[in-house]
Amino acid sequence: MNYWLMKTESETFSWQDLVRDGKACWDGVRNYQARNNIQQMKKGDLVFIYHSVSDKEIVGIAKVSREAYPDPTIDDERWKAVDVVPFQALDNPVTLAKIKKTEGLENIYLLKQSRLSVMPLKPEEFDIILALAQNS
DNA sequence: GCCAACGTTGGC
DNA sequence: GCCAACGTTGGC
Repeated sequence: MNYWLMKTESETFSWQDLVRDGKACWDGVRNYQARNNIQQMKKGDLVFIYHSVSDKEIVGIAKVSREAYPDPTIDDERWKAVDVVPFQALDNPVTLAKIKKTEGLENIYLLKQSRLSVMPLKPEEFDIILALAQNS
């Protein structure tokens, strides 16, 4: 089991949209590093969904339901998409400010490489964020 | 192969 | 709205 974090602007596509639709094709990724991460996703992997720019918080957990396949929005084999389904909403969204202040999260890509849109999380990082979502 | 110019992302 | 960081493009 691997853990991931994916970013989206809620004005474009939000966690609420994912819940409403019951499923989403995560397409449109045009960055090689993000693409490489997408290709390593396995069915059943859990993915934090982060709303960038306006909300700046992690709002839910999705689950990979279909592994990488050619991005249907472009006629170019280089780019891949995955399908995800909603898994669990967070009781308390975990804000970027909170993440920055939390011990054990100082090295996550969200802080280190703020423009990467699909990133891996270590299991311990996933656990820390999950605990924040349940306690704070 | 280098690097300047440009476009985009995303935090502030 | 601004701007730093970063990725991509294209001329040389």
